[in-house]
This record gives sequence, structure tokens and C-alpha cells, in this order.
Amino acid sequence: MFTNAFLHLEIAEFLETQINNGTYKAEEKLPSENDLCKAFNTNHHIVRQAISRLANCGLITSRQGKGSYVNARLDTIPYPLSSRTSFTENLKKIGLAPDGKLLHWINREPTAQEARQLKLMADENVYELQIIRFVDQTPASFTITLIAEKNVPGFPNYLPEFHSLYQLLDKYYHIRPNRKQSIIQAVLPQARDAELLDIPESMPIMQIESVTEFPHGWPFEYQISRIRSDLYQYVIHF
Amino acid sequence: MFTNAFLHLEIAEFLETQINNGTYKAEEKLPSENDLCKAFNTNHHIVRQAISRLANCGLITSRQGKGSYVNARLDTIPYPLSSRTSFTENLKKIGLAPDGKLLHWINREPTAQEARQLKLMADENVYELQIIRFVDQTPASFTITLIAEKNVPGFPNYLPEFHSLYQLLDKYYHIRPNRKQSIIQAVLPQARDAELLDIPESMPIMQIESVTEFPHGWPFEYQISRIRSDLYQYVIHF
DNA sequence: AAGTGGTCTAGACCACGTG
DNA sequence: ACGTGGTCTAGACCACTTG
Repeated sequence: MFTNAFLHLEIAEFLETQINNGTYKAEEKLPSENDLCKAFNTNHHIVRQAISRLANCGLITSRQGKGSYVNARLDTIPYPLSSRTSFTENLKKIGLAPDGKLLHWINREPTAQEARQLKLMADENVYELQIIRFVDQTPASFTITLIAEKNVPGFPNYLPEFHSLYQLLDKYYHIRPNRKQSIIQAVLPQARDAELLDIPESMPIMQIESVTEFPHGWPFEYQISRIRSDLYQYVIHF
Repeated sequence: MFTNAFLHLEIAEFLETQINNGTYKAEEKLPSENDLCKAFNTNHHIVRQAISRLANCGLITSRQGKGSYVNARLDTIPYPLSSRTSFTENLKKIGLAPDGKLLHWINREPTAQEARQLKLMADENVYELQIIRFVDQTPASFTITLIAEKNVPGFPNYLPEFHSLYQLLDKYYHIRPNRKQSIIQAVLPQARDAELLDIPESMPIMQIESVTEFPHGWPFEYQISRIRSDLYQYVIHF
């Protein structure tokens, strides 16, 4: 067997093997950090590096005062990306219960970069919406979306009933935006992202920056979404 | 100013601000870990957590015996994803010098899952190619690709001259595969990926699993590629 | 030889959950 | 009260780079 150059990686690899071959099954508790210290004849700090790695990979979740538990690996949920993609529709289609919560909104001036994306004049304001989305109560993504004020008159009146952005847009404005371009990257969460998404500081997430447009081709929305990659994967059909 | 709950994140945030506002410019050296220990009145270990976070985010690179240096943030390179996507073509088009190196290849039986992806009978073998790709000498991605033996007769004869898979396929078989489906996730590198790509163990990368097919629609290739996300971003046009 | 980052040891103290 | 994970302190020892 391949043994790793570093003790902490060796421990991580060992535990990972045990999880994959079923020695520790889903929802089961791993040995405590103290026990692992004794087993590998090392200390707290090194064992925690190993544990952290597994947590960052999404294999386990540590709970203070309780222990580290193997995650139920209900295979990551496929999230199809296409010109017509709506978070709510996508997930309802496969029998899940999506929900969106509007954390915060403001009306403000766009930055130069934002104005360019939305093809706005400098004096045209935008609504910034900060949205956190859940699937079956579990946080799934955190999104900041920008929409030109002129395109959604009376928007603040409708925001109190926010659950799904695209349902709101359809209901009050009969707008069904099309995704025009998306840019995808793997990143680490900001402190706030990690808190909102309830993940460790070093668990990789996907960042997707998109522009949607009206059917006639004018830009409608500019958004940056950060989505948990331990739960979701983007699927693209060509 | 917002101060973080954790000292190591506070230090990371502080340094990040200094980098972003130009106090430390590209290629410049950060203060040594010892200096940072004194400055923040803490110890090696905590300072290293902060430094590691910046390294994992791709902002800096630490070199043993020398110091930690701010990375030149030549904006991440856009990598367009479409049905006709070739690493070599994509990058030559924007004036870069891509190269591929065949690390290893074997002829073997496919797993059940692989056979299903390629629509193979159980007794039909595949070539597995392990490819590392570079842009301007910098490692960019590590790919494992599977191609049915029957589709590329005499393949081993041509592998010694490997530089670009798609050029080889075009030259000897007149095959130009089309990308049919891709699945994208943010993951942490395996120990081997990190070594090959020359990145830290905890820097997030993108994993893309794709099936390509012949023009007439039969599957040709099944590949899993792990690409540095600090250097590249996927761009999709709909 | 001196300075730098990299791994590991040993232990303090806190916060949380359970009995 | 005790065991658990979470943060931090203090310092040893190594590998690498530069003078």
C-alpha cells in the first residue's frame, strides 16, 4: 500500500479508505480525536489536520461536543445548466423541496463593471438582492443578483413575498430571463459564505457568474452565485 | 472595520487587504512568518494557517527557504466549453503555448461504469491515458482519458509522439470528437494531483467529467480532468 | 552560518453536548 | 462532571536558499 509522505495525510487516507470500504458507514461516528491520537501515536493537532481534510472533502461532518460523523453520501445532486435554468424549477423536477430566502436588498448605483455587464448608463440604479437558497432545509447556495431598477418597477412591493426570484418575475412582470453566459470557478468560501452555507472555511465551492437576458437579447440580470459542491454538480449538455 | 472571530482568519484578511490595495505588489515578498508572529503577537502555527489560506486561494506562493510571494494576478484564463473544445486549440487561439505530456498509458478492461459510459461489451478493452497539460511550462490540468481499443487500431505506435490528443486523433484516424456532456465539480486535489499540478494540498480545483462522441453520436471518449482553478475558469455560452 | 518555510510534538484553555 | 471538538501557545527539528 502507498504510504504518504506526511503523517496527517496518511491518517486522512487511512480514514478515507475505512469510510469507502464501509468500516464506518453513513451517519456513524468516527473514533474520537483522542482515540486517533493514541492509535497513530501522535497528537491532537495532526489528527485534526486529517479530520479537517475529510470534512473539507465533504466526507464527514464534525460536531463540537459530539464527534465526527460520516456523511450520508446521497450522491451529489445534478444541477443542469442551460439557457433556461431556474433553481426552483430544476429541483422541483427531481422531487426536492427548494426554497429561497431574501437575506437583504438595496437599491444602489452599479459599479463600472456592473453597469457594463447590464449595459446601463451611470445614473441608472440597480437592485441588489442577496439570496440564500435551501433544498430540504439545507443551505445550497448564496447568490448576489443585480437587476436594473427600470426593468422592475415597484419591485420592493413584491419582495416581502419572496420565495423564488423567477416566479416573482414571471408573476408580476411576465419576464422569463435566459441565461446567456456563465463563468465557473472553484473557490474557497469567504467567512460569510461559510457561515451561511454551514460549511468549513476550507471546503471548496463553485462560483458561477452569469448574465441573463430578455428574449430579445438585452441583458436583464447579473449574478454571482456560490454553491456547495459537496451537494451539487453542474451538468452541461451540448 | 470588520474583525474576524478567529485570529488566523483575521491575519489572513489583513494580508489579503494589503495585497489587494497594493501594499504588497505582484512578485513582492510578504513579511517572514517570524515577523508576522511578532507583529500579531502570536506564533508560527497560527501565522501559517493564515499564510496557507492565502496560498490556497491562489493569492500567494510560499517557497521554502525563500519566503511567500504575491502571485502575479494575470487574470485567470477563460477556457470556453462547447461541443467542439480542444485544449490545444483553445489556448493557441489566445496566443498561449499549450503542451501535453503523456505520463502513462495502459491497455486494460473497463470497469462496469466505464463500459456503460462508452457503450462497450465487457470483453472490449480500453486504452487509459494519463495526460498532464501545460501552458507556458506551468502545469494546468491532469486528465485520465479512456478510449475503446477498437476505435484506435495501432494506437501505441503513435503515442511516442504525443503532444496533443486531438491532433493525434485527427492525424491518424481523422476523428474529431464532439463533447456531449460534462459534469463540473469543485474538489480538493488528491496527493498526486497536488504534486503534478504543483499546488498546495488544500487549493480547490475543478473536476470535469466528460463524454465525447463521434459525429454520428456513438460515444468515443470518457475522461476525467482536474484543472487548476487559480489559473483557469470555464466559460459557457448558451 | 543564518534565515526561511514545513512538519510535528505537547499541552493549555474554551465551548458544546450528554448524563 | 466528563468527553468531545475548536482555537491557540510554545517550541523542537528538518529542508531549503542565500551569503
